[in-house]
Amino acid sequence: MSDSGANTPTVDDVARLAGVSIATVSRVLNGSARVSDDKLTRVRAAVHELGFRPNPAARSLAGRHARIIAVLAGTTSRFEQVEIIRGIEESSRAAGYLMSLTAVGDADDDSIDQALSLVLDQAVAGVIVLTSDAVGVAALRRIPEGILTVTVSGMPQNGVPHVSLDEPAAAGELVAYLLGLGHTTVHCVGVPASPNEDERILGWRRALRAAGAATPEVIHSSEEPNSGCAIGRQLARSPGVTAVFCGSDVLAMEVMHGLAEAGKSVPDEVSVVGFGDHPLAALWRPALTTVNQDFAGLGNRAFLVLDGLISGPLGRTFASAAPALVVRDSAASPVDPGGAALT
Amino acid sequence: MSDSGANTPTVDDVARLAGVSIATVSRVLNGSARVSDDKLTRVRAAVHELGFRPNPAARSLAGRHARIIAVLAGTTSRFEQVEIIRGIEESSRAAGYLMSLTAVGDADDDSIDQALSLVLDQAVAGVIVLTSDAVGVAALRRIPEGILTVTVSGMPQNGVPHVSLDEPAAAGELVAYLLGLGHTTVHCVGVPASPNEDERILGWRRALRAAGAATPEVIHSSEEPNSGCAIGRQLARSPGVTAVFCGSDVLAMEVMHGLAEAGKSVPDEVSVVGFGDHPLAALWRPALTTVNQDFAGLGNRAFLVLDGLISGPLGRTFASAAPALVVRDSAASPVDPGGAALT
DNA sequence: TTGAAAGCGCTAACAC
DNA sequence: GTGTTAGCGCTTTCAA
Repeated sequence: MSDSGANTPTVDDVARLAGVSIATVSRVLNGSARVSDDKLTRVRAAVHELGFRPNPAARSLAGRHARIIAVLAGTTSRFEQVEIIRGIEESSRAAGYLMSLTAVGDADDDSIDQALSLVLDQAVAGVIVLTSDAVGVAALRRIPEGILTVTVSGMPQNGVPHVSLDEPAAAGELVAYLLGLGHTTVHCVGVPASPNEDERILGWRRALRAAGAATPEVIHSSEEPNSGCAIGRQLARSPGVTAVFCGSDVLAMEVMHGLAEAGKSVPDEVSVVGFGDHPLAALWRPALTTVNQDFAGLGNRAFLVLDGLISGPLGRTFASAAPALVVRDSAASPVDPGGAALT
Repeated sequence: MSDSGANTPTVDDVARLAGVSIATVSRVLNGSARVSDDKLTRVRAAVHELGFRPNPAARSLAGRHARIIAVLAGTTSRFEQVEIIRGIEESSRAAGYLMSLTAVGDADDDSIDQALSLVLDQAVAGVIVLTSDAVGVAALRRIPEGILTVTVSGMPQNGVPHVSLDEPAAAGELVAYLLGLGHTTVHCVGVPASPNEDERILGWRRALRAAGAATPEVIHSSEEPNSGCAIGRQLARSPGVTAVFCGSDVLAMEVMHGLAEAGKSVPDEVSVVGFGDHPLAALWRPALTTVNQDFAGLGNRAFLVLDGLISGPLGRTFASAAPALVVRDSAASPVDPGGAALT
């Protein structure tokens, strides 16, 4: 029964050592009310001497809300997701929240519920779901009512606060650039992500329509590691393909690899552009023309929106950085029928 | 005072609805003792009907240990770290632990303490520190006594349980391969990571010594995004450089880029090998010869060791997968002085 | 097998 | 300003 000192100290120990009541200790801990300088110092000294740390469970039981936010994602290791998560972590750390990260293995209910129960069993202040892939979207649907939630990336899901980059605009810029180079149309290779059309494809389609250009069938890559390579080889065989817009930089690299395997040269015979400005895009040969997206900034905003929800119902929205076209070497003017490049 | 139903249900609500005591509810919740089939069913029904979830704070206050493990890291977005973290998350999820992730901004005490207090304020069961960079190592030093800790990657730190891959062996294989190709020595470009020598450099040095080859001065890359490019250009100017071992695949790509800028061709004039088998290594031109490392598996083991620490003092160790050399196209036999390749 | 009751360590009224 | 006290929602003896 006697707190002889072996175990972790409690407020009682601190109070006793400082010669004050536990309420006073609590007050200095939270700065919630005026405390005389004298006792303030004594409490602080006692806290320090004991190496006291308030028990978080007791704290949140007594009313303070949890300082953990959870992020849920299907994939956590692709460039985009990594950056978004990094952004979330950065902002939540700055705001004094611990970020938890849980991957959802599969889109089936069991995997989702298992991942979800981990989160729900931990008194989190709110959750951010990465809805850039089907698994994330599926997970979102099983989050019970009453859990503060925001989604990030991908399409907005009915009613849930959502933050995203202007991907249609970014994709549109790329397509417009390609069209401006003289290509009559632009083919599209999409990331597997979306069950329905994703925003990048949307932007590609809109830009093509706006220019009155034909909209070829979208080719979808699969989850397989290098599925873009086969697509590249296939594209090499299709006549009339002079420009290809890919749903991500890595996908563009795979497509270029496949094109090269089939003997097509980029950008001389086929122009290829990516999406996202991957760190290796500039080192790629030929250096990849793409559009820069501030994924980490997107993560920052996702947290900020959630934090707004936690603090109160002030639904702030945040402006996103405009997409920046990064022109490098993987796109050029098409070769004219006669054989010579236009430029 | 009356729990009319608006708020989240408690054990009391469940007990009342099921017509049993709260103790019985707790028993079925934890399966801690025999409960008659009749009451068991009624309680389960009540739990289900109310959508009851035990309050985690109350639970851990009442004695159950936290089900959160924290991971602390300097960098969280490089391939290696991303994979290690993915591995940790995977294993901890399987074991019913939520994983929190916090990046440590800088190596200064303030950044570290800020990151640490986030973790320490949350009743975590244990922490895993990624000591592959200087920031991680610095953070480790400030973790207070009594916090279950394991380090992963990088050099073992005095007394702290540590798991890592056999990086010296992996580096050695690469060097031996290069030497076997006919190179008289192998130059080395190290990742900035370590204040002191890292294990990859160690393996490189040992292998060279074992073969009786000269050990050139190690060139260190910096934290700057493409610092390896400049090193590549520099290497191109240095006569006698025929083979280069790089501390990571991305670094190897940068070095190759610099070499190419300076007009050197890989592997004809200079052989370059990386470390880690990055997903893009196979797509790179020329495809990168490297050594595969199971970083995600390393993360799995890190969690398992921590879990062992949590469950009891049974200091299990886990065997690591043997490094696998991945021979691709970026290394070849050196050109002999006369100008013709040996092979 | 079951219920009553005593806390877990803290915060927040409420008195003084 | 400061102390006393009543919980927060659970788990767990201890009796019955």
